[in-house]
Amino acid sequence: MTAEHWLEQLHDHGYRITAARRAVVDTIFGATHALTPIQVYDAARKKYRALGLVTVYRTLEKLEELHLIQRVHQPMGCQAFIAAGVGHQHLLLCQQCGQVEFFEGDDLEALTKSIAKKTGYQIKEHWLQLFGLCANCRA
Amino acid sequence: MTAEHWLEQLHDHGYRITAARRAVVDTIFGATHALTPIQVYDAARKKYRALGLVTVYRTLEKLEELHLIQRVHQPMGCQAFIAAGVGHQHLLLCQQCGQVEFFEGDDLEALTKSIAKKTGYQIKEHWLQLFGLCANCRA
DNA sequence: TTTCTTATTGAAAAACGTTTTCAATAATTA
DNA sequence: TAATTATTGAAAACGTTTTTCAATAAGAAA
Ligand SMILES: [Mn+2]
Ligand SMILES: [Mn+2]
Ligand SMILES: [Zn+2]
Ligand SMILES: [Zn+2]
Repeated sequence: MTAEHWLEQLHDHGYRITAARRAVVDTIFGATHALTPIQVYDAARKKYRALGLVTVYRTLEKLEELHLIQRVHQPMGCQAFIAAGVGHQHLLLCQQCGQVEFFEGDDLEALTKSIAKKTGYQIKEHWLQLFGLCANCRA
Repeated sequence: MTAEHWLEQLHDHGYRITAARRAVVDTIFGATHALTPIQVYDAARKKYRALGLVTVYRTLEKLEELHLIQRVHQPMGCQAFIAAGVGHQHLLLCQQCGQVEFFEGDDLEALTKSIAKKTGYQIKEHWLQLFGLCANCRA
């Protein structure tokens, strides 16, 4: 999965490849921190000066729609985005520096079955997120 | 835990008991759905007509500060609040009607240990939320 | 390539949710 | 009861997101 592949994906869904979209994609692809629209704007403008903030919003919307990025919910706010994980993955966030990683291998089946029985709910999805200190920030 | 107890809590922390605060507390206490500030405003105004939206924001702020309510994060938005769970609990939400329940008894220790080892993170907290259909909405 | 169609653009304005300001009011204390 | 001061709602300010719109540029067709 490369930034060029994101552009292909956009193209395959009938969207045009533009300098503005390239700048946004290049900025958010491979970022190790979740970025807010303004942060994307500031960073992407270094690659493409004429970029408008509106276009950032519109591009993020499309990338989210294609599941190439996903929103990151945090205590501070829920307006940040990061490259989406592939398959079933969850986020691990550093409370100090904001670094974001994915992990997999959670097994919540026993739990969800037990809760379903107890509550009468049919459970369809789950959100799981871990917070802590990354190796760097622990030191 | 009663609505009157929330008011006591406010009072014990040096806040005054007012008609506006009573209306907000009565509205959000015991609600089965997470409520946004505007929803609280609309509902609470039926009990206290002169209530201002600003006071709703300010009261929610204080109730959250005292851990009497907590923010509910959802795909649709993250501006809603509900009476906080006691102890270590997590949310279970109905995707159809929005009903909110708490559950406990999740055991993520094996998982967090494994992820800590794998990633070098020191894991401090976790967010877990289940989504599904409540008994009513299944039918 | 050149032409044509139309999706995309950025600027400006509008809309939106939230916070700040402020003078009047009302809850608590003395 | 009088004095103090936290709280109030209205209005204004604020930051973010969305809408509007005419100009532009990407991609298709020739
Ligand atoms: Mn999972
Ligand atoms: Mn837990
Ligand atoms: Zn870190
Ligand atoms: Zn339901």
